[in-house]
Amino acid sequence: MLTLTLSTDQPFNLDKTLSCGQVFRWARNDDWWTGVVGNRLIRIQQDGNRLTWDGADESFIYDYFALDLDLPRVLSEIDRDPVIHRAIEECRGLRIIRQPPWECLVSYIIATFTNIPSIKRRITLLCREFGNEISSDGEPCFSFPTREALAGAEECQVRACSLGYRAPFLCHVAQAIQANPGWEATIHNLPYEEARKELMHYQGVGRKVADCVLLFGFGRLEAVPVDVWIERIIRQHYLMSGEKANYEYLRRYAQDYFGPYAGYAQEYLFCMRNDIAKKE
DNA sequence: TACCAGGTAGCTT
DNA sequence: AAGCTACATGGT
Repeated sequence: MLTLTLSTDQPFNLDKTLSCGQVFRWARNDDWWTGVVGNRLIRIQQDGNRLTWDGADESFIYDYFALDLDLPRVLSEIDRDPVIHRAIEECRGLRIIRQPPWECLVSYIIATFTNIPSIKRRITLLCREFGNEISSDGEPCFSFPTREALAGAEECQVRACSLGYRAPFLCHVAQAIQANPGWEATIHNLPYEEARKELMHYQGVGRKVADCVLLFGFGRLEAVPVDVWIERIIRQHYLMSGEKANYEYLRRYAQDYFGPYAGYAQEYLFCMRNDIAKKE
């Protein structure tokens, strides 16, 4: 068991960070969160400013949860109106996790046109089918499928993980990535707009998934994924009623309005969606 | 039963 | 370029 004492001027809220919907492989039992990242099975708990965990070394935890990021500065940058201000007050300490790009890409392709409980269920099925077992005590746990495992999978077997029409997309993406091992470096080295276009060449990756992968997998904190909730929030709280706005308009609006850390504003607003977005 | 969910691909205008 | 629509599945 390892521990880490968080500095008091760098807020971190483990519960908000793991429950806000950015990651899909963590579950909470009592005070402990259990999750799988890469080949690591991690158990972690927060008690005030003390973090206790096992399954990973300190440098991994520090980087995964972006504890090196100056969060107060980020939050003061995006704190531009009462709506986002309330989200900041409510969710302070939520940090955008640095997800492994491959896992992030596959996860957010699976996350299209569905709901969060279904996403979690489907990813669990996919890992059980194509991942490696990494623990036998208690209930079995499986690592995320590698590119090779998924590239070699039969489409019907992928489809059997309740993935529906997404199955061929996943097979296609796995094969394309396997054939292009340098994809991560390519994306890393491209400016935002071009990186986005590059990602959108993959089947199943449109504007929204590309923005999710850039934000959650490549640390592009200016990326603003616009899902149905963020669209409602922007329309209801930031635009004139009836103002014409497609995806690109909404995304650019948020980026211009919130600035270089607009992705953080997006995630704080998403976390508050049930309180500030009225359906209809 | 009908509607909705962290949208995308492919087609039409 | 911008606007439609089918799409698999499960939850409410």
